[in-house]
Amino acid sequence: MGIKVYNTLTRQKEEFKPLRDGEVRMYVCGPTVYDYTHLGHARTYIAFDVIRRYLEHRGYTVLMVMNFTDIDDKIIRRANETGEDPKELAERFLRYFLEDMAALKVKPADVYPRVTEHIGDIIDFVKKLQEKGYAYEGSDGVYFEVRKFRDYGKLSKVKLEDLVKGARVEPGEGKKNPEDFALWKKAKPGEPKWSSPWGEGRPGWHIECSTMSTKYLGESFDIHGGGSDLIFPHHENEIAQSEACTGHEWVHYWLHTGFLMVNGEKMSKSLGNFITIREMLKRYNPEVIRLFVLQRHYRSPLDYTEEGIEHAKNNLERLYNTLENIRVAMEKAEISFRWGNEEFEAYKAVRNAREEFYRAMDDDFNTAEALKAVFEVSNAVNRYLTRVKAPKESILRKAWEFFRAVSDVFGIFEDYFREKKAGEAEALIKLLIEVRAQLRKERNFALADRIRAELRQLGIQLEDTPQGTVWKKVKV
RNA sequence: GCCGGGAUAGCCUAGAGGCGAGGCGAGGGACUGCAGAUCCCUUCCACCCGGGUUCAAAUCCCGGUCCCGGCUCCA
Repeated sequence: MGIKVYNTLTRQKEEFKPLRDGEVRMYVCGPTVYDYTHLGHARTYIAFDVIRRYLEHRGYTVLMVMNFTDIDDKIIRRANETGEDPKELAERFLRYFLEDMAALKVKPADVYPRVTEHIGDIIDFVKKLQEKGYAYEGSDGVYFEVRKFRDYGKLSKVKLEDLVKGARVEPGEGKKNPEDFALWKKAKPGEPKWSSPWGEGRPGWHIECSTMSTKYLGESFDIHGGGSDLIFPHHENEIAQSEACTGHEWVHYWLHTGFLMVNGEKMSKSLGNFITIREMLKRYNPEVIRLFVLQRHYRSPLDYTEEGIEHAKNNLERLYNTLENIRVAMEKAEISFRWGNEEFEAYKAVRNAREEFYRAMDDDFNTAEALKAVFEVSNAVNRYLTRVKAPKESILRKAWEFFRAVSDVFGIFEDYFREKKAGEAEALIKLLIEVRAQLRKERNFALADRIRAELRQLGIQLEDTPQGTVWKKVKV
């Protein structure tokens, strides 16, 4: 059984088969860099990060491209408001975006093409469309003639007639038909501009993605993703441009993420109800945010609530506790010479849950379902540890390796697995634990508690167990 | 109007014809000098309503109700 993905184009789950064996080429629409990145962006980019990580985990080489729209009406407008140069403004927010993504442990794309560095490629693309008769020059720009592209509407299922009737499309001065969209906008006074066969101007919004994805991924590739709000018109227009240009299928699988909602409304810049990633990161560990996102399937809308975040935080804490329990137990675990019932039971539980995890992820990246399996392993191993005086190394290792896989795919616990226990500090902590043990024996609890409290301040938590005192780093 | 997604125990989320779903929260217990962690038990076996199909429906079909999103810049 392979991976199945839900394809917006066909509105069903399909067997995932990349065009080239072993390689997945994917493109995810990046942001227009004119403001801070908010939680809605985080939702989408974390979702695609996990999809990408999972494909890599399953052995595919993934080539991932994400664009930056760094010139656009909104950037210009914003720059006029702040008095900043549009280029500098875009530059600034682009950098913030990269910082935010890094903080959220989203793996960087392989290429981040920017519009302003691909103007020549875009012009060539528009020229080609013009030569093929799909584009025409109007008074204020070059337009794509939508009704010439027969498959228009195949992704979003909008019909041309409805579009025109609904009058949702603006009839521009230079347009032949109201549904046509701009490929190239001729410059108005004071706007940033580049020279072209149609005079000075700048690219329209949709053309950049067609141009840059094709440049880096080829005329056909596997996955194109983005938020659901991009399905129409952005992605529909991209298809029109790209397929009109090449005459064959462009993208095989279209993946779209559900919105982040806040009080029943979409979180967006235009509604002004957004929470920036920076604000969130001041209050929560990035892994809490990741887990919050992963608790829900990527296609479903996700409600932002304080309780939801707290929930994620508790869950994450629990998983870290389990990891610590395993790690501590492994230090004195025994090699197995024989298994008892407890071992068979624990082994089976871990094995089943592991299967469950992969089954869930194979099924259109169902992270919410996969998370159940993670808790099942957590429960199984904790139960095993309480039932057995001398845990077997082989059992603990199975659980440990499972959590490493989870870490790899979900992008959590990564630092935990990377960090060695604190070197020379470890010896000092052990010394303090011994001193405290002596104090406790003498029933000097005041001083014993003070040692515990002070270590806690330093991020070291002591826990007294029947097997003695153990220490862990405070994680969440 | 057109397209799409929903309604699952106190809460959050999966599932998709038949095995008491996972987590959170709450209460109780074990272990503890206390704290923490963990385990065990309980939270009266949950699926919007009305029909139908079926030996069997939360799941399929028909008809409702309510909620939400897109159709305009948006991740």
